[in-house]
Amino acid sequence: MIEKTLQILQIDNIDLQILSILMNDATTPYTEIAKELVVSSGTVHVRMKKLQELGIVTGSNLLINPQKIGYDVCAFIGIYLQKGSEYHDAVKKMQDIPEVVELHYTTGVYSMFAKVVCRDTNHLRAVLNEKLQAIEGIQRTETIISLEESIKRQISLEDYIEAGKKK
Amino acid sequence: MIEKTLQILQIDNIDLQILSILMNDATTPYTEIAKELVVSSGTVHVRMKKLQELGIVTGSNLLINPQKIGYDVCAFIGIYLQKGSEYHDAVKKMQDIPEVVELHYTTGVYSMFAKVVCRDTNHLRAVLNEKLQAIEGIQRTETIISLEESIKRQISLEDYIEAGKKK
DNA sequence: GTTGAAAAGTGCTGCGA
DNA sequence: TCGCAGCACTTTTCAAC
Repeated sequence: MIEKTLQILQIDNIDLQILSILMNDATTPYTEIAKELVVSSGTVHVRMKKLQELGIVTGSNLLINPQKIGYDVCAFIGIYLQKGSEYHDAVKKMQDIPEVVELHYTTGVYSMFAKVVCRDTNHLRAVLNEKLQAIEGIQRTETIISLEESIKRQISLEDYIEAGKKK
Repeated sequence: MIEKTLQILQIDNIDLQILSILMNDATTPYTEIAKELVVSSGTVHVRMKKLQELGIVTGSNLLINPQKIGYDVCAFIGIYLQKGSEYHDAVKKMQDIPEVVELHYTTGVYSMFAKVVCRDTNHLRAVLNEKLQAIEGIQRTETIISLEESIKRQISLEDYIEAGKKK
């Protein structure tokens, strides 16, 4: 089943290994990747261009430690909407709240589920009371505060790479 | 209060603006940043080195679209542990489950809260039944499936940059 | 701490296989 | 389609301010 996906996507093991390396460090020089995979740097370049055109690679970003710049509080907020249909309006308003770093439309008890990053608990309270509760259609929220983020990573491509090797 | 944080961290507006640019695209050349901020590329280089040494910048990664490589299902899992003290053992075992991309130790009804990315609902079920439930100490889980990720971004440094300007 | 330029290394492109 | 080689650009360093 994994092999099938790879065929549909038209990507092979070299593509996957390039992705795997760059997902850990987007600044890895192409020459170094080329050396590791025993291909030319031109090949790495062509593959990356293809992956970008296919929309698999969407960009790159710098990872910063939010705590080190004074953003100490991370929380998840379950949001109850008065009607599910109000979701798209609510999304637009949530866009304007910079503290909201993720927003999902979900199954289960909540209509929406947000991840927010704040400086401290006061800041969190301000976001909840002044920003979120002010949005029309939001009925009620439930907050889960993260005391420690123990794992933070991207999905692994190992399974795919293994599957590709067997083929 | 924001100004205070900046002083403690020993970072100024130039640092913040460099971060802000690179957070959106980690591959932006230093020369281009230098032009935009009207400083030399050497300065940008020195600042970035400092930010890395301070632990503010922790790395960079390539953003990929999980759906494009067949990872269609994103879910949040609230986990009840038999005892809260079992958290650190559970974390170690969760590390070995590649589908778990985030793990938090939380307040509220759940002991732990995880974000998982799977290929499809079957895959998610396999992770829940075969991997998570097999971990000793995990009593029960509650799953929230994300039907749509409407917002996905990093924290904004705009507030800090504004505060720095006023000063 | 910043600058500007020089040296080293990397990214990109076209040609050949 | 892939690999090789050359040019342009970027990174990095360093002496001078």
